[in-house]
Amino acid sequence: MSNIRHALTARRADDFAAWYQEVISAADLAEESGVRGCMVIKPWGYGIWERIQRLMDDRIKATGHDNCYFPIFIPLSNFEREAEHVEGFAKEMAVVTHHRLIADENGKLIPDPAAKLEEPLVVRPTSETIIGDAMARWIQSWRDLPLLTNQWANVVRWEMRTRMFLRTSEFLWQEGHTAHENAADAKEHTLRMLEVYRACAEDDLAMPVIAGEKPENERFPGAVETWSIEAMMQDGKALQAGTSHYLGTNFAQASGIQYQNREGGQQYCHTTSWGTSTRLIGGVIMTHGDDDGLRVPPAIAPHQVVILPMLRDKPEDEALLAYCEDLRAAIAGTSTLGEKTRILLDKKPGKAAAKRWDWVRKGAPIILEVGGRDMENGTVSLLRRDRLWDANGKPDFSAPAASDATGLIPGLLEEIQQALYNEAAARRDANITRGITSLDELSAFYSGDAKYPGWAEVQWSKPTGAALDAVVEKLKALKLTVRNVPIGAEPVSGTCIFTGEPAAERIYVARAY
RNA sequence: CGGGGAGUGGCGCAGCCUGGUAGCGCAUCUGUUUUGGGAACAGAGGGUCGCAGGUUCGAAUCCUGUCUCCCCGACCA
Repeated sequence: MSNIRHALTARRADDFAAWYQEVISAADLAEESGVRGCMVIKPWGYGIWERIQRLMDDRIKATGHDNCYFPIFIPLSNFEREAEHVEGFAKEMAVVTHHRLIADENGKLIPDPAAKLEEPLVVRPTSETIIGDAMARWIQSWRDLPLLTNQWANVVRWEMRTRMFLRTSEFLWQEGHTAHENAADAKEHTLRMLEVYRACAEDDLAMPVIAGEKPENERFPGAVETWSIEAMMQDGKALQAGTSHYLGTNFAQASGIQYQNREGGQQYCHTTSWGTSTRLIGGVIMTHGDDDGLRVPPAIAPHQVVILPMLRDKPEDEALLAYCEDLRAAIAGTSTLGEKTRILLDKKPGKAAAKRWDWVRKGAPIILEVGGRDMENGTVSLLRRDRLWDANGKPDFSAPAASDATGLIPGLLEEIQQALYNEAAARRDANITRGITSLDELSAFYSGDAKYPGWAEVQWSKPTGAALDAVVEKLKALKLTVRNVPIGAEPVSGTCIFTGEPAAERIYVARAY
């Protein structure tokens, strides 16, 4: 057990933050860019993002949305229209003020004072206001509703503290924006998209989540309701992995999104917005990574199977490569999880045993090593990334017949997908504590030595305003936040652990990213 | 943005206190021997020490400023 020679030097149990950093560099996901809070996403990391994009986009289209693209620059006055929205984002805006550079007396380039913009442009932190403008133009009648749009874009939020994938100044995301006739339709849609996120997280990323409503203090600036999916990371912290907002008529009023109803009257639309981002990759790392690097769920793995021929720089390599190419073609013809199986024959020179560890760190779900003896025996040496080690601390190879590989691989990949989900779900369930009935108990629970205290499910009276602020302060002292009010929880009885009043609902509290 | 730490070949680090123009391990390249499991030996290449000023005959080393990263806080997807 302890004599396993792991592929990483950092250990999750010793230093989770250092481990997270090491996975990102060792798995070749991304690197620093030299620009504060911005990262270079490398091919393997971007390939994972493209997989997530594809699967999420399919789900968004399947629920009736069309993709659009809106400008990255938003006129300041346009952005200003919704008061709460401005207040929420003003502190983290990048602003464009000039459109030309000029050399100063020292030859240094500076913004040309003569080229100052009449009105500054803000770099979008989110696009409610500019899309609201378009909606106001596009919508005339109740027959135009619902209007269901989505865009894939980059956004910028000038964060004080950044972390690769989890919180970067620039990040990639999709933001859906919809307009509806009334509150009921819009609220229903808000929940429909939350369910899309739940399904994508659990079925595609193999990342179990809890879907629920955010408390008042955690709402998106300008929203009436904010819902989220929350995932538990291996250090017990919560990660908000997607949000869906019912915006009421706040943005409709700010942007003039009105329609003529069936009775001929003018009426404001009820709008929604919802988003998921490259943060999901951070979630995948902290859900599925282990002390040997990343483990990519097959559904989002750019390569699900990697073949490593054991080349020897000798003439017989040619026959081996031909054997591997046949194997590759045969497996490429199969289907996994409803798509063509994605397989790579890695012909890069080098010893297979050394290359193996690169792919282990990257987290390819299945590695097939093929040497001369396999060729003779008609077998392949198969390594599952989700179960790397045998009881003796050696890589746990199996040796199925090559002729069976096409029949075997798709099922194996689907099994790995499920196994990763099951492992994460079991860990989450084991780390949710129920039955805490007082603030003292909660305090004791989170002040103990337990390294991974996980989440607590408690009940509260759903305080608002100043009473909620008081609760938030108490939680803050324990570094805790209310994550959400889970959908479909059992009814409550008894009293609120914060106020002593009759309980109204269950909430999850946790430390969070 | 406050407190702390750090930036030296691709990666991880030493050198800095007590200035004298760089060193180790891994990786890379070449050769030889190996080879069914993260090869060994020999040789070689690669760094104006984050950047900009300053002190000095001389700066990785001392001083000032600045940028970036990490950890803790406040803020947030």
